[in-house]
Amino acid sequence: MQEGKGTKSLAVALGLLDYFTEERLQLGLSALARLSGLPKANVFRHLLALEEKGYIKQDAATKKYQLGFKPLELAYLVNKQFSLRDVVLPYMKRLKEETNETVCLQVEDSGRGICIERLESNNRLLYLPPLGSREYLHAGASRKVLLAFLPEERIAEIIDAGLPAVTAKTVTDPEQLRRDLKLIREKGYAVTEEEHVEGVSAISAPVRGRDGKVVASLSIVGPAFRFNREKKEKYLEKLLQTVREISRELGYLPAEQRN
Amino acid sequence: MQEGKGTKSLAVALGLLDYFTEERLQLGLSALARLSGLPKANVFRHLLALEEKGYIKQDAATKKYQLGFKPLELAYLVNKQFSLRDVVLPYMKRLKEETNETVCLQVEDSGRGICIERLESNNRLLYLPPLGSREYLHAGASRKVLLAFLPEERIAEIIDAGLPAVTAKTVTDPEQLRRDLKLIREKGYAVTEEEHVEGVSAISAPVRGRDGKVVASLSIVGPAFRFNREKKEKYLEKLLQTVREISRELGYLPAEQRN
DNA sequence: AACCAGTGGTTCAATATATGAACCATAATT
DNA sequence: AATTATGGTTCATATATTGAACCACTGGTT
Repeated sequence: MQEGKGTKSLAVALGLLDYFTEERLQLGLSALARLSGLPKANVFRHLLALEEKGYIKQDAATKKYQLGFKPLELAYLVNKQFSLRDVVLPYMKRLKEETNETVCLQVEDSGRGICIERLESNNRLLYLPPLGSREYLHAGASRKVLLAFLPEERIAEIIDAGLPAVTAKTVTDPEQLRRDLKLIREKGYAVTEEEHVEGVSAISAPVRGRDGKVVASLSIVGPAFRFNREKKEKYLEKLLQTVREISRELGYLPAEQRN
Repeated sequence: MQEGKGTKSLAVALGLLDYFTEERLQLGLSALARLSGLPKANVFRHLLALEEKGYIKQDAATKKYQLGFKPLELAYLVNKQFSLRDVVLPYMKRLKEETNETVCLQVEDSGRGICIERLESNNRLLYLPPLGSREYLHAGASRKVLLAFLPEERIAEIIDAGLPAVTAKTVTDPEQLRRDLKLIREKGYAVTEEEHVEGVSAISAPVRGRDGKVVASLSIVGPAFRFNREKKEKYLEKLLQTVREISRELGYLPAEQRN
């Protein structure tokens, strides 16, 4: 038993699940063995166990494997853990109705931003972030807000890990990013353009929990051309009002409201 | 290596995840060891690996473990696999607006019914099925529809496995159930009252794929007292119309519509 | 303040267990 | 008919999992 703490075979087997992606929803035994570099027999036994537990499923027709329903079951519980989500949802609905742009709730997890809830714009052209995908914290308003309020040492870690350009406008310079984060902390919100997805603008603000710690970011996101100055100002006002209300409901009393 | 095909330690470790339930969202190391009957050291190593892979997460404050975000990520892909879901969603929306009751899409998987999509009623009092949970096929309209169109040998299997009473009104008599299923096949829909949840009525009909095989059930579900005769008839008509349209979009041509 | 019972976490020798090369049987391709 | 895929199987080997026992720590009881 070496590096990579914990049961090795377990890590290896779970690693197999990671080869299933949006582009490769189905994978054959041989393909998985090739991708993972593991012997077929080994992969096969892992697949058997994974199948028995409902994590994957063999397509009876093609004999190929695909993800099973178990993750759905677990994901349901994961959502339950976030009472946060329940509190926030009605506010998100209102915000979406007021702006008719996609509204998105993100949390930080192990140095990445994860969208745990989103309400899609009714516009024909809209931004729609995948639920659950893990995105870099240095690109895009929703995640920069999360990053800005992390403890300094974690910020340093993340910056040191490198700042890959996600789009042409992603901030890749550590100094620039640090300035951005400082500004976000001072102003209490982030506005970005095309840092994370080309043609997409976003406005984001932090949601604070009882102890004042930032527990999530709430964002209004949409096609850049719809975010003109006037709208940005309007949206920003509504967003800030909303996160204030949410934070209050979560038990956070901002300084200026304390007696 | 004995019964329970596949990598044993993997099955064991994944089994640990099953101890997390709606009531027990957080579990400590000792608790998990106790519940599973495994030695702590063993559980601990599994937890380490699961944590590394994002399936669980240790709450820094309580030191207890809870589910991580990985399942969310996988669940997203699972949903992708169901282009079904995308096709059906707009129809579900319409149905929900027309009825203002919860509308729910279920599929069969390994002898259980799984809700893969639902739109909640706007009513203050509403039925809300958990996404992803695995329910008996013999109780409730949504699942009886799925059961009714399974191959005979699978129906036999499921009946032989036993028909536990989920509520006082669950059909537990094999003969009665077989009659019910026959009726569902003949009429093309199921109407049930309090078979699955006390005080809840449901109307359900099968969605058919290109080859005519039933791929899902679509249901209107809500408090029994709101489902009077008049409404049932109205809902049923709308539901049948909807599943016809969906099945058509999925490429299914009913006999009477073929040239 | 000493105790106890609980917790999360660690150690290490024994052996049960996962491993992987080589092997089928079958189905497409060539 | 030969070739090269595929999913699946076998079996000896030794590695990686196992579990009893042990820490260090915390919070509650007496």
